[in-house]
Amino acid sequence: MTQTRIMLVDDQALLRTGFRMVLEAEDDFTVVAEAGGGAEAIALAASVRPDVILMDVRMPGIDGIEATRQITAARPESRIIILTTFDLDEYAFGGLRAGARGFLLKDAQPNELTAAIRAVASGDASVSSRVTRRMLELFGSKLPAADDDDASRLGALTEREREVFLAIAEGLSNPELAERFFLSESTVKTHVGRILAKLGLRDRVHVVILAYRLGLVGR
Amino acid sequence: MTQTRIMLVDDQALLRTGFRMVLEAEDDFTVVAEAGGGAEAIALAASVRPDVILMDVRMPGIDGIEATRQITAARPESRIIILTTFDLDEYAFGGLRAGARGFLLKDAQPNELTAAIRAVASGDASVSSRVTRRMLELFGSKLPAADDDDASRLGALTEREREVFLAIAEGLSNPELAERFFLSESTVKTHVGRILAKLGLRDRVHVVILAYRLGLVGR
DNA sequence: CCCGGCCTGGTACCTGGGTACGACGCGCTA
DNA sequence: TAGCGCGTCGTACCCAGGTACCAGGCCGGG
Repeated sequence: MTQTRIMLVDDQALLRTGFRMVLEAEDDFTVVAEAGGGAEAIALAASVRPDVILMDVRMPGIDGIEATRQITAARPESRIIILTTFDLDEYAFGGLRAGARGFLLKDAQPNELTAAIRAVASGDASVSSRVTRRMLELFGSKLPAADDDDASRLGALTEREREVFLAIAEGLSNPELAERFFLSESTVKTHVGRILAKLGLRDRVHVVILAYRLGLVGR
Repeated sequence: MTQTRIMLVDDQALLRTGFRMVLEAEDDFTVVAEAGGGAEAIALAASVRPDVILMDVRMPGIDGIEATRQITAARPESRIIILTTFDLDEYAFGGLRAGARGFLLKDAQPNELTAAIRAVASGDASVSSRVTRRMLELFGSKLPAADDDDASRLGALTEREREVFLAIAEGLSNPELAERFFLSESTVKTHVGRILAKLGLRDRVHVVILAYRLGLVGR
């Protein structure tokens, strides 16, 4: 059986090498390219023609969604798996709409990862079960009243970040956040930036949308 | 019976004169001051000491909420009625929290207006019935499934603005709005600005919140 | 004991978004 | 015919917000 040629796309080199190590441990996988940004990914996809692309959502410049759109348009043979830290965000769903075949969390177990890659490589689609569950909850007819440990779904966030997240969802500006939490605006910006990065969101507007969609605010 | 001394606060001079004409037609009302901004309002409230203040929410500089807060703090004898174009926004509720005694829509009938002023002048509170209804819907235990002409609640907005409003609530940026509606970014900005002004909202973040609160988006 | 995560803060920079104008064409109505 | 509302577009300005990068303090675990 021939090897599955994989490309990694993520702006964090560290994460790429982590994934590379996991993947290279499998003898039917070979990592043929790494890209640190969307533009690079598009170029490499065209030249090295990988079978499977693991695509981060959030990157400087061209983001993972747009890159997915362009790559699938130009070369549908490359199966793309969207990677995200969080299990639900607009970008990610946009990614599926953009032609991605899979959807995985970055904290997935190695066997989940390899299974997903083999699945999409063989033509199937693979979506993280947690995501599937979320999708059903969100787009199904009835969403069960959010249990109050629902905030724990924001597992990627630290305690402080969770607080800030919720406050952003209330519509507070950065100065207002600083006032509420007795922080400098610098610190607030640091928190906000980290929240956006971890959840793969573009700006505070999307934070609000996510919070409402998850039922974390507004009754 | 002595006259009720009224101050008008709104950045639109036209609207002020309109209200003034309505109010002066009542022989127990007299308009003793007009202010075009929050700072002016605070100063005038202290010097002319009106009985009732009709306060617009959205103004350049110090907004109506902050002005309300400061005036009620300094001089609780002045009863403040919040005026808004729309029947529900964060600022308005903030106004009630800030110490306002009434809440009225700018398109209220003259008799509603005069009744509200007499009510607050005599010590009662007066809240527009539409607002009351909204509050009950929003903060009551159960909100009736939004009837699909619910968007019509955005009566102040034109058709185009309504479309843009909903798209903003989806999280679209200005360039994205321009693309979706085949408009220039300039036009988009014009629409967005008008929407914010009409609804008395600060920025697009609050648009999203309002839309979700009203159940206009995201099921 | 040191290391790493977390929270905090700062500086510098740049872009998106919001504001304030003014302008033009269209269609409707007084 | 003269408005007026609406939608469109432009230019110019300013600031909030987001990004990048660095750094110190605290705490808990290896």
